[in-house]
Amino acid sequence: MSITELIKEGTAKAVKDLYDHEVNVNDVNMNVTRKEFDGDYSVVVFPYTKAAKKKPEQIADELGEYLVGKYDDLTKYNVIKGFLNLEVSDTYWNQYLAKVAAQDTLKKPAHGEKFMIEFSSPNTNKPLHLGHIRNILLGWSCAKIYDALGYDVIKVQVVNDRGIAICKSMLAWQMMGNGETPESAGIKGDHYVGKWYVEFEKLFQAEYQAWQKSINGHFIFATQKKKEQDQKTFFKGYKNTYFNNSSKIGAAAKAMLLKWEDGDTEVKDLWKKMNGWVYEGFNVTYENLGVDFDQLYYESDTYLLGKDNIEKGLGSGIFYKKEDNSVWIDLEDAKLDHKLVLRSDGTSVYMTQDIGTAEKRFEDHGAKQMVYVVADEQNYHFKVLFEIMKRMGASYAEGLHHLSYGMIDLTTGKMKSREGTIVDADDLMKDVIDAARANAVERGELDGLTHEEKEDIFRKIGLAALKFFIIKVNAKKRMVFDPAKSVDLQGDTGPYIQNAYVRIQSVLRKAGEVDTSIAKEYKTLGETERDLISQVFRLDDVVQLAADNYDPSFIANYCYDLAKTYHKFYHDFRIINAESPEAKAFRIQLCQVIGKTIAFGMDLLGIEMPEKM
RNA sequence: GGCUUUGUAGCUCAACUGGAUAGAGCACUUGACUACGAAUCAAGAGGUUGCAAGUUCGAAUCUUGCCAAGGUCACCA
Repeated sequence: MSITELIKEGTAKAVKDLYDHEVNVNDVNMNVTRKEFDGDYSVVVFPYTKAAKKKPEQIADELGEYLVGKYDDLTKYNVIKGFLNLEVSDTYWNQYLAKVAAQDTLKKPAHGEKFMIEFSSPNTNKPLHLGHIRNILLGWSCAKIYDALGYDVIKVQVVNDRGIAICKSMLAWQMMGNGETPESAGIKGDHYVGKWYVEFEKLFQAEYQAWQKSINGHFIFATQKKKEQDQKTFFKGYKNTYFNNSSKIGAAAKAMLLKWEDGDTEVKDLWKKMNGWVYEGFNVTYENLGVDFDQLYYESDTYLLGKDNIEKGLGSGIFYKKEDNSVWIDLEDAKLDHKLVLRSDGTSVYMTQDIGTAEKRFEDHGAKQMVYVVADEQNYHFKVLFEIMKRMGASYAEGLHHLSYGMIDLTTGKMKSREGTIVDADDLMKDVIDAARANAVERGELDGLTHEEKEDIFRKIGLAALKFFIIKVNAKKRMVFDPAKSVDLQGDTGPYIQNAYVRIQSVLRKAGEVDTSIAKEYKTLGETERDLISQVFRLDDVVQLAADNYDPSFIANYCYDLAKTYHKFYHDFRIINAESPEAKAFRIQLCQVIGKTIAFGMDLLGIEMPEKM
């Protein structure tokens, strides 16, 4: 039994014995003792005042007396207000440290339960940007966390490879590309295709602007504007209607999409070629970011799925049909209104596809848990989707989860493609690595290493700064991204934690072979030493908490706290020249365990540790 | 307007899910490198947790009402 379980169980037993009152072990209110007080764990005794009919201080005193008298692992207690502070024995901590030191992995054993997680989900008409990075880091980290808990994790990427957007790029390239390729242009494939998407938008805007000044444009504005609406706002809102109804270039793009749907070979070939360029580019980005996927689903394969499910649901009365043949679901009793699932012409919508894809994924892998990492603008969509799956009787409906995260704002405002304020993923990674390189070169700790070794370290440091900066923020919160701060290397940052790890490796290298078997003879643990072990003890809880909440930020903050305590320990205690052989053995073992724990925790965030920096 | 999320130090974030005097980093002021790496440590200053009620022994956290910001209310994806 672990020390926290022991305290909870002991407290429940004590309350029963002393006051004849039943307490559920899990209801015992206990937390880590605050820094300013003595002790390791604190039990809150207020809840027992009624049953005991005594003052909190007296209850705490009696419970403390009981616990310390009964359990050897608890050595001392003190009472402040209604809080019972308990001190854990040095022996317990020492044995716990030795136990962790002996483990070759901190992962939980595999139990075979499947966990599927979808993240990234890019469109193929544009390169990845900062928003994707947050998405990818969250998805990747959650996958790692569930893997560490013993799940069989399946990482999925859904590629939105079809639709009007990619047709725009294709059309622009066809019109103006003259057979150019990313290679001949010297541009990364995804950026290259993105360039043509922008070219299309330019053409369209030029056409749209001209139209606005034409007689037709004036007529539409005069007849359709809402009162008090100025020309600019009106035409902003009218853009899609114009694209669909009046635009020549829009008509051409739509014609291309229709050809694509008809399986026109010329269009399909072009589509394959340009998507191929994009995938090459994406793969480079993913590799630089250090992530990969187990399975890819292409929307071009799945966009027709779901219709059968709708048919089936119509039969069983889950959906209903309107006079115009469109199919709907009534979710008013779940406070979700009515939702269209099939158009009047029988074609599917986004929701239809998602229903079909969910079914297909379950058929393919049988994962009872499926997580979608998607920005919070789609909260409503997923509420509806999950409700529909439940009503359709999907066996896995309870295991569906939307990992919703807030969008990223820049210090200068929102990211908007129209205003050119998109932060490109490739540029960003290059910038952080450059910053790390500049800093490390100035420091000069890496002299003597080869060029490749150095570059590898710069990459690890730069990415650690970027990744940690993003992932330390609670996932569901909107966050502000300041490029200057994302390359910070001091304070609450990835490199700060890496530095703790590097110091540990440096000490261990210098110490050489040390016999740690006498570590248990060390009986006078200092406060910071106890803190470190009790923090290592917390790891399991933190990982579980992060998993339950689908939020890696818990682990990021934990790693920072641990590194901070280690830095303090490093400053306050001599390790290699410790006051006694036992103390040295103990501290070396402590360094090993902290190093292992930091590396483990950071790996769950997708952050690598360098040996030197 | 309906539904929904978020308001914590100048800035960026925490607060172990209702517990003790709300904590970190950055920026600012100061001290510590001839002891294992100063990307470090130590200290100072910085707060009416948007506002107001309520529940509770106890509220940043729960409830309600305001205020502010974001999202969403497409036969788009």
